Amino acid sequence: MRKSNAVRSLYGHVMHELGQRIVSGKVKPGDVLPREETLAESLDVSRTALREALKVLSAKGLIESRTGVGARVLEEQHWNQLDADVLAWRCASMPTDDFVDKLVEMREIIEPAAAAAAARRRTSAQLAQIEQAFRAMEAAQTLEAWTEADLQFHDAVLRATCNELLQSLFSVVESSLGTFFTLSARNVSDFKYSLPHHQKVLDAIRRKQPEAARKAMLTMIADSHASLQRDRKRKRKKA
Amino acid sequence: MRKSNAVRSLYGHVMHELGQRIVSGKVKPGDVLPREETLAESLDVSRTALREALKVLSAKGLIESRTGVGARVLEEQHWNQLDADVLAWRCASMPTDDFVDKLVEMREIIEPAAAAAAARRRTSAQLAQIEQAFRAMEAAQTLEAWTEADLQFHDAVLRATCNELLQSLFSVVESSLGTFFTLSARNVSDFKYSLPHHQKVLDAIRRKQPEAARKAMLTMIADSHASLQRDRKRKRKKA
DNA sequence: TCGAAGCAATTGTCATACAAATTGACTATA
DNA sequence: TATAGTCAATTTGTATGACAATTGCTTCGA
Repeated sequence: MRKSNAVRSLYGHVMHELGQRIVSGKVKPGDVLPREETLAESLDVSRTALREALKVLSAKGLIESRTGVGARVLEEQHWNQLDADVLAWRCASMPTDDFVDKLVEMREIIEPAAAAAAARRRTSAQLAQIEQAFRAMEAAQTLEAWTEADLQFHDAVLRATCNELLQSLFSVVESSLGTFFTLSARNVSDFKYSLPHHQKVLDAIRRKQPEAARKAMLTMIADSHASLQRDRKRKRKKA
Repeated sequence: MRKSNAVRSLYGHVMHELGQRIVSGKVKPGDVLPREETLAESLDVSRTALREALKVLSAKGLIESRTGVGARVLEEQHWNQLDADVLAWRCASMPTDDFVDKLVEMREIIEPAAAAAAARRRTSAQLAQIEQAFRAMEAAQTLEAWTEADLQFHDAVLRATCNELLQSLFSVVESSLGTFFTLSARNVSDFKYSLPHHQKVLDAIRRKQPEAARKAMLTMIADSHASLQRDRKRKRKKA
């Protein structure tokens, strides 16, 4: 969905590497990173590139650099938890039940309210975008096409709220759905059972019925959460 | 509340300056910034410092640098709207009614849900922190002491949810309350009328009554929103 | 008219040097 | 001995200059 800035640039690779080390817990809050010259050498980049990576990590609240002391890893409470990179790193390294539950809680707070707001304020163009995403979900033949369309559906709903602050929370939905798909490795038909839920949300937004939209969205999320928890029990039985 | 990293460092000043230019609309999405060498000279810093500022702005989604082309200002939809700096810049440059309403909408979504979650899961230590903030509000003699205590109250509630993703939304509350205080220039006693509201939230969380906590928090926010709108009308009459 | 090669402009990366801040040890002094 | 002050070592902060890599435009040729 989004262009990962770590794909191309050198500094991006460094940021990604260090970010993952921190978020995954390889280096813990309170730890001090090696001095820049050493770290740059061990990562095989110049000090310039390393410093740009450190600056961005500092902006994300993961570290704090102080002259004469070094770069210290900050406590988790300072982390920019809603940052798309930080979320992605957490999902990649620790999709524990606990964290997934927190993601779901966020969705249960955000998305029903967003659906209600969308039902109130959506323009016809915004409605069209939601409908387009829905049709793409109907037509999806592969799991990839489905996830893509699913994300577009939820993004379109957030955009239809006409509140860009709400829209910025899309990163949470993205991470949540992403881990959901990886945790429960199934095929397309298994997912299409949620089409009726999406249909209800779409209809309510089309008819401008806020409360119906809120309810439908909440049901959808609760439902997918429940199915995820069933999967957990199944896995535990196996183990 | 938070240490502004722009106070000390040189690169911080540059980031702040450029960030404000973008968010305030001095340079618009689609515009291309002057080349780094020129821009560095006009800001009276080295290219090194400028580049570190640009990297951070890029991480906040405000610009995108491309080799051979330059740094282009991105559309608002790409901005990291929940980033504390971006919020602060928006509040500083355009506390329009429209934007304040969006902030309030966010609070109405986040905080009642957070209060409910806190009522369910708070530890006794977390409850103590909320109580401490409440007592500080009672004892506040100056407007500064009041705002400080008020922020601590809402922060403590978010922390008591035991969901660090929710806690990261504190920047929204901070910005919202901040603009609220600047828009309605009053004295302490004018604010203390909201003490009973806070009391109700505190009591509900203490007694572990989620729905009561949700309701009390929603009432509090709606109430302060209403008083803000009264102020608006008054101002328009004057003008 | 169209395509390819070359050219100019700009960011990306590197290396080096020095300034500024912090820490801790050492020393002088009461 | 205790204490304040000074100094030196360490590390990040900033500046400078150089070159590589990429992009967009121009120009030349078929």
